[in-house]
Amino acid sequence: MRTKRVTIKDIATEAGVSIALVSFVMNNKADGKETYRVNKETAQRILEVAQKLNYQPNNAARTLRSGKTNTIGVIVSDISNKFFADIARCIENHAYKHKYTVLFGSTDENPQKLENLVEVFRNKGIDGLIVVPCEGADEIIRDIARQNIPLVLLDREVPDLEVSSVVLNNRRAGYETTEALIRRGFTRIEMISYSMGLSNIREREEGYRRCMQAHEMGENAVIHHLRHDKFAKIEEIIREARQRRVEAFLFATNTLAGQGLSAIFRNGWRVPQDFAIACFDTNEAFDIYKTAIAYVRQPIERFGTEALDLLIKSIEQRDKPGSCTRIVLTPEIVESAPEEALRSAEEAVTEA
Amino acid sequence: MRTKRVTIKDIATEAGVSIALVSFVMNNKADGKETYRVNKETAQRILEVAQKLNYQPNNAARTLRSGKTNTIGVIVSDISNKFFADIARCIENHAYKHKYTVLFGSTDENPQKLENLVEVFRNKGIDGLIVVPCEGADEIIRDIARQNIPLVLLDREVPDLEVSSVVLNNRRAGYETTEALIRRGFTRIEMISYSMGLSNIREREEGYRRCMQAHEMGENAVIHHLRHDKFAKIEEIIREARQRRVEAFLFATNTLAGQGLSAIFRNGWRVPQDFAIACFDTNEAFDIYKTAIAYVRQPIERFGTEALDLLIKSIEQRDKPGSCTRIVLTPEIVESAPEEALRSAEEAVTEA
DNA sequence: ATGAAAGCGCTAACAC
DNA sequence: GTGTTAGCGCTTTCAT
Repeated sequence: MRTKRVTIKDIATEAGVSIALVSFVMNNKADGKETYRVNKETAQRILEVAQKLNYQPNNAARTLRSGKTNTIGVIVSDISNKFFADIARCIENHAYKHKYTVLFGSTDENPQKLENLVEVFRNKGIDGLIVVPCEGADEIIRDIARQNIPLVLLDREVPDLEVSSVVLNNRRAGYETTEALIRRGFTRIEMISYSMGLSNIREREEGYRRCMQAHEMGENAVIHHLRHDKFAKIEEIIREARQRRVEAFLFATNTLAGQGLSAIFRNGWRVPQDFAIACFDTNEAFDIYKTAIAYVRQPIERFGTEALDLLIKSIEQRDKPGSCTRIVLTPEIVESAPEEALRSAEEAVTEA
Repeated sequence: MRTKRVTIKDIATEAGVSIALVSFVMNNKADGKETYRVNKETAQRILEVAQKLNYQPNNAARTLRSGKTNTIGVIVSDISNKFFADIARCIENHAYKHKYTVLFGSTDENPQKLENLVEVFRNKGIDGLIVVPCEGADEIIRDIARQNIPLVLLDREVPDLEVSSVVLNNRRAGYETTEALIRRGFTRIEMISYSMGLSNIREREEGYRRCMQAHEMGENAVIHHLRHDKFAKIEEIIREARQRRVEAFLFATNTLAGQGLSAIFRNGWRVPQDFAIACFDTNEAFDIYKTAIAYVRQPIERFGTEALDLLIKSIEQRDKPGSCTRIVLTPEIVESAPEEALRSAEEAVTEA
């Protein structure tokens, strides 16, 4: 037996006013403005009654009336990847404050799935989308923009498309992590990356390459390209690299780092004694930071908040000129102290 | 410039019928029934027009009218944990087929957050909830049940509460993984578990204990209890265990296994040469299976589908007697072949 | 077999 | 300052 939900009508009756007033007060309240055009006392009374009756606005009615669903869609590569999961949670929290509901979806780097998700979200009537484009989805993304659906790109970009985005300065991140390895005295540094044509990955590679060149080790620079559905090959790459006396690896993503470390350990090698590593992002299951010389800590929080803010702005001025903003976040490079990398085990015990 | 959305009215006009008829046809179509009480040809025509106009029903209107949101809430411990992420995706896919939208939330094992999520979801007007209870949330869960909100418990249960649930036979899983280690000749087997009072964890422990006793190694049985916010201690445990010549570990969860393996490797030990391990679930970042003697593969797919089916049933018969179903899934124990565990590295190369 | 019509709860334009 | 009212798109009962 479900207790009937409280409506503005109930409040109106109880407070002895019209439903319009109630509606008006409820909405102004939401804005936190103190400038009711309503009698202060009346407003106060309405608010009190609403509180007393535990009024919860009916979302469906609001949506039906206003045409705004207050729901946005977030499409990432893989919601179970720590990096995206963290961003997703951050967007969710931030959205909650702005009274938005968030729907999530993963593409698994498959443009077909992306297209399908966009379709599904559109049918659910989202007010806007935050999307991490995957390879081969450029046309689909362009289509969204063309349909004038508020859109913000995250983490990666689509060439020649005027749309808001939030990305990392990946070139710089690639450069500086490489440099950290060089500073620690390594010279035979190779990069393990994806064979996908994603903007962020390519920029990381370029950062690595430039840094190697800048330190006159350009001829040592090697980038191994893996297909993201063919991780097994990483083991082969590492064993082969070992024979060539490669000293350090820069991994282009957290997933690659996890796979790489796993392979290194399976072969009985130690980090950083046998291989030094640098990488991007965190990875909850594998505590890379105890072993990495340097890693890029991406400003997750800002990725989430900036993207959402841009999207909300874009939703609110749907018909306006449609300026688009590109936000480039600065990577934070976290380096382990020289001794620390070797001593991590001891420390862990001491502090426990 | 947003193109006006197509409504049943448009279809009615275009097809020369009333909106009531359109509505009727659209809904019967959804059921896949062929028994329209409508003239077959008329129905056909309406369907065609709807198709032609690319009609998409307005969810808000439907919800407002019917009181059903066709949205459910799923509350897990941590959506970025592989196990839960997989189940979540599975629920999502399955729900999509039934025209349900799914909202997700994570408790981080914090009952306060759980309570808050329930409140948020309730206000959004979900039709029902699938919940992974966390420690200390028993009363909150009971409250949901008391309010007659359709509810299904997942992975863990609440004592003395009559509510539907889908869980693993954890005792059996604990027993059989332990037995796999014993079969492989290990005798000094210890378990690393959480200090939380969760039904599933406790049953896994009991399975381990019983198995050890059944093989007359009850006095060897040791269960280390970790607080889930104090992982650093796992390193100490493992080092200390090493001194006591412990040969194998059974990890109670995938997170523990990840942390444990990470610690083992950091200390330069190898698996399974120095420590053999058995564990629960998968963990995408760290490919445990190449190293584990045995692991429990939980039937993710069934967790998701069974839970959703139970929930939908419960939603549809909200006022009915309210029978509750308890589904206990059988664990699948995956064992590596004896040689395989040692040879994994070689194999990976061969197949690459 | 088909249509008319009454709302679901809310917002916003307009009236007083 | 406050009230009236017309729908938003859909489902569903009751006529016809």
